[in-house]
Amino acid sequence: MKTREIQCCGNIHDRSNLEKWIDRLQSAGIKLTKPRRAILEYLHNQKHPITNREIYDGLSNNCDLASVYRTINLFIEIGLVQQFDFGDSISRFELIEPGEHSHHHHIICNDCSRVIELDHCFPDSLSETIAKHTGFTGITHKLEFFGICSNCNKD
Amino acid sequence: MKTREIQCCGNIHDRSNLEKWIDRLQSAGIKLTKPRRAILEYLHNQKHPITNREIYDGLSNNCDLASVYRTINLFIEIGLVQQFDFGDSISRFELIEPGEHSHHHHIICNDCSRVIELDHCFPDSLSETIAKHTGFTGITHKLEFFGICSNCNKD
DNA sequence: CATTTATTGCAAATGAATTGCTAATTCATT
DNA sequence: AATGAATTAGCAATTCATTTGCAATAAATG
Repeated sequence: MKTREIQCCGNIHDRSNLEKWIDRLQSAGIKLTKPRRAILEYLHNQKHPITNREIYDGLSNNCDLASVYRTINLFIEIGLVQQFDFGDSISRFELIEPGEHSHHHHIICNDCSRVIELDHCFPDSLSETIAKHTGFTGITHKLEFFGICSNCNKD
Repeated sequence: MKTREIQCCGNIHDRSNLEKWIDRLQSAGIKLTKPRRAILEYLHNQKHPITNREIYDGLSNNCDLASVYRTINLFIEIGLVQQFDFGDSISRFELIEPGEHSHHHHIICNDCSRVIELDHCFPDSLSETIAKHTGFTGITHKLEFFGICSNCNKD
């Protein structure tokens, strides 16, 4: 399984006011420590999901790798961060707005690992159909697309 | 991240003629060794994606764990097996028929890890739309659903 | 049945993620 | 601002899925 080096491209994120996320963190009753603030800020500057190691490297010396892992897990627990899986067995993370409207997926180039954020999703009716068929409730989904990007298609 | 113990339920697979898969394996120019045959047969008996360790345990003593991993990777390369990710960072595998009609997804209970095979998928037009928007070609996708199954909802 | 070539089993290595423990830090309260 | 209780960070060691090196073994071919 090859490791992806995720590259640039595409952006549907709201990069405004970091304070909003700090508020969310504190209103969850979480202490705002220096490492947590640094990680939150670093996440806030990203356009794509990033790995724990990328955060660690990006914050060189500001925070231990284990603390990055712990902090990200904490952020996930309180719903601040969402985890994505791009198929290379390394988890990637992204700040996530509360509510439905921030729900999105990605398409990843199988060749160069370029990532583009997508604003498409399939109709809710499908989840409802599945709910009826299976008796499951509270249905969520994980969906990512893969293919060859226009740049790699030139070769 | 908790480990899922996958349980029973649901089946959209064609369990007929193991020979067909042996033919596919051999026509790919692959030697039919004893471990490979055992793994193929074991996969053939499954109703759901299973882990390498489950294969290893299921074949107690017939095959080394490393050989299971190598064999599964080989089967994936020649398109005999498909890999699924149920969100617990352990890969699961399933024999996959050639062509489009075997394409399917799963819904996994967040509580008891019960798995149900789904025959629903979103319309192809969505992939086409994404292709137009992004310039990507050869688009595939990974999609799994999660929720609480009817049994766990009783509690 | 021997020879060549690929494959297995075993042990060790890898790499992402987690954890135990002590020192350091945060935050509320003087 | 200083104190103190409770939480958190850093470091090292561990876990667990997966991969790999290598010597021994098994498969296919003439």
